[in-house]
Amino acid sequence: MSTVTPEPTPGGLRPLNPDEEAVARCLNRMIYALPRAIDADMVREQGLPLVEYLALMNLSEAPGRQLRMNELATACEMSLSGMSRVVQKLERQGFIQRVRCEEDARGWNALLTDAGLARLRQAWPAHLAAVRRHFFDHLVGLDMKKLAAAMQQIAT
Amino acid sequence: MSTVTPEPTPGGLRPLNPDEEAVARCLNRMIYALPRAIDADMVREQGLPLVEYLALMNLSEAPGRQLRMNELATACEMSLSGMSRVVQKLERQGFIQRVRCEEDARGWNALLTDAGLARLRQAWPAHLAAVRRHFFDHLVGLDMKKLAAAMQQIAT
DNA sequence: CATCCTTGCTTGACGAAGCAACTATACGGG
DNA sequence: CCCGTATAGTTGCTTCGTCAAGCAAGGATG
Repeated sequence: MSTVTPEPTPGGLRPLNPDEEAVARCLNRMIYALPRAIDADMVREQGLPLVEYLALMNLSEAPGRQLRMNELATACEMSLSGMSRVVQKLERQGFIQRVRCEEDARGWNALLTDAGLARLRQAWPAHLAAVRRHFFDHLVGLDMKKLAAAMQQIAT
Repeated sequence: MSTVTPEPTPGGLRPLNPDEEAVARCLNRMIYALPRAIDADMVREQGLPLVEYLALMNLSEAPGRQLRMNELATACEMSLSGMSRVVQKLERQGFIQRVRCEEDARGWNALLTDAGLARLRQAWPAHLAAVRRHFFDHLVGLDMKKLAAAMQQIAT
């Protein structure tokens, strides 16, 4: 942006200071590189894409091991239609079962099967390793408490 | 992951401590939400997808405002084929011109046109605002220098 | 209880991005 | 100088994810 920065800042937008600037540059790269790297590791080592892993994970933590499609989609940061397709795929593999929602017959619950839980347990170390390798291992010297607070905000 | 964590940790993999755990949870969400949010803002406010913005930005910083396809793809964290199509699109809009590489006739340089530079200048406040809104505004209390160092590592 | 609107989810169509196959050029060894 | 191999980029095909339309069920209003 150096060829652009000299422009007068429009709209009263405070420009980034040098440190923020450096962070922003990395952010641009990280935004694309990180999800791909973690997903690629999961696929290579476990044949389980990251979205599918996250779906299983979220279900495993839900009461009764089940969630409405809606909630699952939100938890996985996905559109409802996208999640619908992911669940179809996981159902075909036997990791999820779809059951009608009792309180509202329009709704469906995605229910984690025993096979799905087993799959999650099998895949979990690979995910942990990938997240360590691509993320935590580089965070030396950072205050984890503050970082956790900041990231909680970002993810909202 | 609470239903899974009690499992014995395989492969001598150190589990995450509670703070790391919290960070990891947010990371999972952030990985998907952040790029989509920033891209959506750019498209809404400027009609310019984030990848295209980054392509223009990287070119603007390159010597002679040009880069080999290869280098541009790497800079944007994209595959060569993907970048090929992005450049085609930007060329059709007149923001980029493709010129044969002088040292190597197999190669092509993507050259940022004056129109492209103008487009970049027009779009960058939106990008800055989006990055602020979705990222920096939540980073209160974090050491930017340390964060920059950490993120530089991650992006490698 | 008939009608109308809303809501939850699925499906069709489409765009974006990757891989693999292809084309064109470069370069090294006979 | 010619051939085989390596490299730069593009294109065909597939996959994935979104939006918009459709369908089925709930809920309100007369």
